[in-house]
Amino acid sequence: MKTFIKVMKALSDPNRVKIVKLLQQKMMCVCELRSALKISQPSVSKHLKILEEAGLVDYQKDGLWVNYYLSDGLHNPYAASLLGNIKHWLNDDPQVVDMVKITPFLNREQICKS
Amino acid sequence: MKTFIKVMKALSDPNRVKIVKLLQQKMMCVCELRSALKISQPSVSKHLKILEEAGLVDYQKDGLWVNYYLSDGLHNPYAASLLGNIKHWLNDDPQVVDMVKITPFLNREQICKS
DNA sequence: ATTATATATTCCAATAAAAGAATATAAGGA
DNA sequence: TCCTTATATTCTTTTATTGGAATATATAAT
Repeated sequence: MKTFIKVMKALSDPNRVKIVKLLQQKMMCVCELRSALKISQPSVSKHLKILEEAGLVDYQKDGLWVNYYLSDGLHNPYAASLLGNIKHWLNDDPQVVDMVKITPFLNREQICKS
Repeated sequence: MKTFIKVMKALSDPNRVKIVKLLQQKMMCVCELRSALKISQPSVSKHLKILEEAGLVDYQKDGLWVNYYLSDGLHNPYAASLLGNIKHWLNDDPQVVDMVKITPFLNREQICKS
């Protein structure tokens, strides 16, 4: 039950759902996500931690950058299933559409200086 | 997005998930749910309202009783999908097992007097 | 009409969640 | 070693959520 609730809670916040939709496009670092979501860096970090503890995302360090990506869900069937569903869901949502539209033009080098 | 978040939030609370698991067994009134969950009647009513507004449950009045049952999900694909998943999930959860075990013996007439 | 009963709603207290500012940490380069 | 930069954590404030007690509503029976 606890594991299940953790996944559901993690996906109960619009910004976290947006992060999932963004990571469906490509692996991203914190500052790219910050730029796409237009919220503060600490807020992004905290959301990512919640997603990670729910088994929804994973990360790999690359120097100063930390690249986040969707989890393969091997260790959490609830997370795996939900990630599968969300892949098909919300693709017509206005906020998601706008975000995803600009994703290809996010330039990590430029964004992070600001 | 709003519709989706509503469903996820509704399923982010253990008592509400338990209600869903109970209603998988059979249609139940508020006092039966109260008895199975061991929480106050107002609390059950409030949880049911949240589930209903998320499109997860529906109800039918029968005199003084209000019978709640799982929604067919026709008007909310997120709700429909999640209900489908939850049917297979949590069946081994200790709390759920204990609850479901006593479900057949819930006697509406007796319970409601207390 | 009055009463009894099942459910819903309101109100309040306690707890949890979310946001940003400030600060700490970690890794790379000078 | 010192400085810079990306990310994480802490702190504080604001807002949501949850629970029960008290109250209101609705329906049935007398």
